[in-house]
Amino acid sequence: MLDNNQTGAARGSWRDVAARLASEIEAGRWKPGDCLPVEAELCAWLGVGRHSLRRAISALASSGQLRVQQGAGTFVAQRVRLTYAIGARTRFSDIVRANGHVPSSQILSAETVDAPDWVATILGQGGPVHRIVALGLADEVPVCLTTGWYPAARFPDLIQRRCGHETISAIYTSHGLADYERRDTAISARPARPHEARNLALTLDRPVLVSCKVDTDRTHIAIGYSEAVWAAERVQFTIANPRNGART
Amino acid sequence: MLDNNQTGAARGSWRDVAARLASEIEAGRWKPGDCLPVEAELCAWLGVGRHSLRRAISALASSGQLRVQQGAGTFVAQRVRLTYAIGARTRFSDIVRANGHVPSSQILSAETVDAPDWVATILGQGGPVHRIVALGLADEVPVCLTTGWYPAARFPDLIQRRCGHETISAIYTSHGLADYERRDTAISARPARPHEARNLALTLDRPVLVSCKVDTDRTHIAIGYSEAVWAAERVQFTIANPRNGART
DNA sequence: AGTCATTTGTTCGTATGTATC
DNA sequence: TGATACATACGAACAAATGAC
Repeated sequence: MLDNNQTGAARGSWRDVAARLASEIEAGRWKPGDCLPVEAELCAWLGVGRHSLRRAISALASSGQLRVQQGAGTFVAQRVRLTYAIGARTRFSDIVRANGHVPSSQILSAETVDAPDWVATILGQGGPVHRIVALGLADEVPVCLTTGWYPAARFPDLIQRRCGHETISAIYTSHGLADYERRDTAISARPARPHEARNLALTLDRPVLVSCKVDTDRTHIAIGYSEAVWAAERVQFTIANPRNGART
Repeated sequence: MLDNNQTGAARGSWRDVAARLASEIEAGRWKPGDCLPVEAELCAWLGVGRHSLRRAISALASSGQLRVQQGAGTFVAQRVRLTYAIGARTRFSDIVRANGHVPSSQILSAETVDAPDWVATILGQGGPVHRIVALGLADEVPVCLTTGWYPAARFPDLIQRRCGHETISAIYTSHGLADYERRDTAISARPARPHEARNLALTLDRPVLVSCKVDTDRTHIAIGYSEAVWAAERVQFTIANPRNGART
């Protein structure tokens, strides 16, 4: 939400309230992770009605400065920002470290299922696939939620090994795919969906970046598809200029 | 906005109203560009208060299905979706045509100003720069808003020629920069800012993709910086795999 | 150019539901 | 279980933007 706010907010309006709260947060009146006073108290302090206060809090939550939790309270959000080189075959943990943060990851689910139609189309084959969902974090702050799809027939031991913290690259390599290629990576952005917002600790309708890529063997047969959803406020992509030859 | 909505909306809630409106739109009760009935009428029709209706409309506007204009009405949004290859030196108009739409563009402003500090830092020099703001459209729907900064000393005639619909590439070329290079392109996403939302016909807090790039001559001196803001819902980027060698 | 009806935007008060602790 | 705190809802009034006359 928020709005055009061209001239300056009228005294007492929700825009003004949002601005006052934002400046208090900016000034450090409450630290990241702190809980704000309850609505009634804030209403009294700011001299506005509950509707205006809630509109203001809603805007700040929507802009990522606050995190609201029903029944618990309203909290000041934490911040992290990574720079991620797309295309380079660098590992998530290395990039996080290079950005000065401590990496970690969680496998949220790993199961073998029948390929949905759209996955079968992308992989060029149906049948059972491994679906692995993982969360990547930097300093304990969730950054990306990755869903990968791999033909079960080609990688029978993939789930076991991935759960043992082996990377997908390593698993490809051990299946004789050291020279696997990558089709074009697609990048788009959209508001976070409910389960993404939950896992990435975002408000709904906060933007996420989505990167989709298909890995292929040397004969251009698809061997894996993955879709990564990134909290847009916590990452920035860079794309090496092909002409500059950033490759080794 | 919106919410977790885990179990399903309670009858009469704004979520239910949003779902009913969305399904009516989906069913084609109102066509893209059409104006919805006024709030009071919709309230009566749906059997809810204005508050709930507005919450529902707000969610649909926020999700890009509706466009609300104070004093005018609430309209069903139009849709466009381009696929844009990052890195390839293709012209905007060619890409739009390749996607089956009719391209057009507007120069919103072109002026020579003193370089702000951050621009001077990027360009590696201060002094006067040309700042050109242009809007790119597909089928009359705005897609991207580009702001470019170029050293005035190096391109004295840039504004005149750009206003005459010459491309930046052509102007570079005529200054003996046919082999100009491009530093890494940075991609990020965030909610639209007020002037961006206005120019791109987006709701505030709708996501935009931002691409930033620095052009350099053969000696790696910066000759231009541009920042393009794209309506995320109307574009998707693709990045050619450097190893596949998609270049000519 | 100005007036006016229309339509959405904002704010208040109040009551009740629901999640968390 | 109860208390706390946020979520949702209705009603009403006025402000601000738009568009037509």
